[in-house]
Amino acid sequence: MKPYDPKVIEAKWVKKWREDKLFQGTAVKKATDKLYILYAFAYPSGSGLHVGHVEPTTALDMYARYSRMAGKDVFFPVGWDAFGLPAENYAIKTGIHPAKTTKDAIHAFEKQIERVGISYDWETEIATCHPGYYKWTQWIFTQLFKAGLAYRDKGWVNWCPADKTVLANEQVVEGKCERCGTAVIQKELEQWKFKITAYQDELLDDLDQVNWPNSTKLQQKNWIGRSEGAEVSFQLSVISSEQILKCFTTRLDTIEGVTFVVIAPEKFREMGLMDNVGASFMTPVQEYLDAASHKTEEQRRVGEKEKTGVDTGLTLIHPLTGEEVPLWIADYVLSGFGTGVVMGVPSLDERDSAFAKKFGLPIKEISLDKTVGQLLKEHPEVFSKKTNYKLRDWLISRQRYWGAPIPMTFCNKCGWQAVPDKDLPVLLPELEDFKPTDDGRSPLEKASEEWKYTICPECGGKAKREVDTMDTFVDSSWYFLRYTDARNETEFASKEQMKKWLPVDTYLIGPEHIVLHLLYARFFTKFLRDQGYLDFDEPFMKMRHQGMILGPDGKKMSKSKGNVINPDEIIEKFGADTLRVYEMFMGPLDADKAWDMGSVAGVYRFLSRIYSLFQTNAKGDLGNKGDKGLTKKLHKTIKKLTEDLPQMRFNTAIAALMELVNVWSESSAQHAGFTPEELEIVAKLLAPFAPYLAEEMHRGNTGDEGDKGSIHEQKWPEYDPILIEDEEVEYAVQVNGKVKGRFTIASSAHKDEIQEKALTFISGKPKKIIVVPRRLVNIVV
RNA sequence: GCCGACGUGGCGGAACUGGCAUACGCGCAGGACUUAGAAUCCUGUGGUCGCAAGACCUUGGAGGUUCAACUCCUCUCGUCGGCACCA
Repeated sequence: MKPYDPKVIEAKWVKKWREDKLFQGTAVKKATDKLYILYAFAYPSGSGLHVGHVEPTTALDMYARYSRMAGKDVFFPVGWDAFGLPAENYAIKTGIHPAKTTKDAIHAFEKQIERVGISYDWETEIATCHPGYYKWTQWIFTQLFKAGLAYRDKGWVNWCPADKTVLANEQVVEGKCERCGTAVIQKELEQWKFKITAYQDELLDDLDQVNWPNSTKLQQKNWIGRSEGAEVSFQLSVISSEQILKCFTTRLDTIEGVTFVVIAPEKFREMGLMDNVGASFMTPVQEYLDAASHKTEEQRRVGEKEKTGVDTGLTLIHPLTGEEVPLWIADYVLSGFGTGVVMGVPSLDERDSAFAKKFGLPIKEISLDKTVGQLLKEHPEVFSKKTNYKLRDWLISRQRYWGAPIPMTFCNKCGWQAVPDKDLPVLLPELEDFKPTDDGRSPLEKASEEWKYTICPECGGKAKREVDTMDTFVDSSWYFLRYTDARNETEFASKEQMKKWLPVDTYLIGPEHIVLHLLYARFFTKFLRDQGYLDFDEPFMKMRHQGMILGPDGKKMSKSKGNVINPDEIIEKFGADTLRVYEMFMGPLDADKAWDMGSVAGVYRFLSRIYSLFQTNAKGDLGNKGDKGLTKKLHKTIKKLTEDLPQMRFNTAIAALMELVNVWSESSAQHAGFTPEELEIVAKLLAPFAPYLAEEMHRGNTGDEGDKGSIHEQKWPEYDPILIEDEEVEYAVQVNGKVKGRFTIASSAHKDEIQEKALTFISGKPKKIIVVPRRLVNIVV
């Protein structure tokens, strides 16, 4: 008998599968019963495959392998979100071109993933840094520009002094750069933005169409932040001014209680209200405005404990009562949200109350006797219905090297022009110095004159290229479309190919992508649909999230904590099958789980036992005798796996397999076992989980001649519904809900018989008897 | 502050639609094999009391609904995640 040696077994089959191109070239195949399975676009980091990658990819691989065996046409592609800052930072530090480090990293990942036994279709592999890919990223940009959804906008933007790049508000985490952690400061720049807000209602409403976790939908909803309310017009009481301040409120019914109005510093400046400020207020107001303009969002947040503000000395006319209410400036009001003006109702709002108390503003108690509807109807000249959104347009310009160049040119005569389709892609020029310019402009500013200057497509004159590149979120907002037709040179993907596979049926992404990536990909889908390229509204029909794999200490894995588990080492020691089964056995897919080396060894033991039982059984030492009890367990296991696998409940499926092996082991000790046909079923059941071992069991002993083909191309077994029927059932007998005993009875037994038998456990007369078929009898006395 | 999750043995977890709580694995204890160890196999393993038969308790805590609650309801404590002067 051969010992279980995963190294030998796995090396043999990984080579065979590669030679046979198992599961390759699936995109062009017929898709009669299609299933598009997708794992989140991965960044090819230099540190290689992480156990945290193994979990979700293995989960989808098990699902894919099962689905193929169950007769589905499975499309399971892979690719790389290859542009990005880490490679660029590394290049700045070492001078090694990001294209090289990225390519090396991708090769390393490819090898590791193949070794884990992930059944990706590599023939549609893509990388966003490949010109054949970013040509279409640029093309989509030009389409958005032509549709008026890509536009220039000047304004205050988040500026990371370390990365020398602009960050979207949504990419600033706690006032710090999402990627490097440096405190973000404010800077004014001209940028390209995508008008995602054009789709805000649809992005909200279409969430009803998809099968996503509710908490994910809710987070998308909250991010878009639609709130129905009203706009209130306040007029400056200075006679010489016609200025109207509009403020948004969701509580128009509290209007009577307004005793002051607060305006954002930027808004105050923008409206030129300084001209109306009285002499005695000039100095403090000017000082406050100056201080506010130097504050970053981070500093404004720190000011949370103590609200600041300044009286402008100006008053506004209350639209309902005609009273004069003071206008204050405070930086807790943000100009980017709503109208940048807030009405203060200190009697009802806690924050307003705190502000009023601090600055001695009046507080007016009110009764809410008019509804919003009535107010809107009675005073249409000052109140109007308004819907406000939290969502802002998507700022995509980046002052970076390692990204797709924005395909735009600027001509003094014709302004901004999109690069014509025939001139795409605008190739990213080779540079030796990847740093931004000293004054913070894009690295591409340092490209050759030939690259930087071109001909204006409109007038034929001299035009300068845009030197900014695109946010990498742009690259990853359409990659799932490209997979269907990854080598197409004339379209981003043909309509036939997209119709065949899209939308994505099952998408697995980490919880970190719940808001931004999903929102952007959904926006692109809706835009391309409106341009006539797609015929569906939502890109990802069903979605699940994987949990985090924590270190053995229960904490997030990190180099500094020294709790990082390297998948290569696990494979070296126990094999890929053990790694796969262990990671799926740890717990439910969406939960965070801590690594446990002891349990890894337990899984290895489990697979070893299978291999040794298999060999004993296959040799015929058990006389190829069937075992009725074992057959029953086998069919029950088929049923359990057939239910668990489509739901991606791998931990309970593996537990069921372990139970089967325990029964098999007992049977083997009695010199009984599976018939050859049943043995083949066991290999099939094992195939999605431990693909190498299953293949070895299926065709390990056959030479090239008479090869039965791969286990992974076999049909998933069906259970016999009659075989799984038990002839006898055990009932628990409860008295007043507490278990007092149990009995066994024929499963065909009548209710009366069951009751009668249960009653022997008590003396006296019961008040009530409840019989739960096949489970228990509860006697109430 | 707001929103969303989640609390089950020593540990990871199971329990489907309200129906025997603790499946499966780890760990631990004892045993077999062995010169010894490793490996493997077998047995036991929620807690308390008890020689035992058994009794009582147990899903963060307190109540409630129900013949029956890990599951539903109310309150409460704790942990994690997301968002935030969002009007």
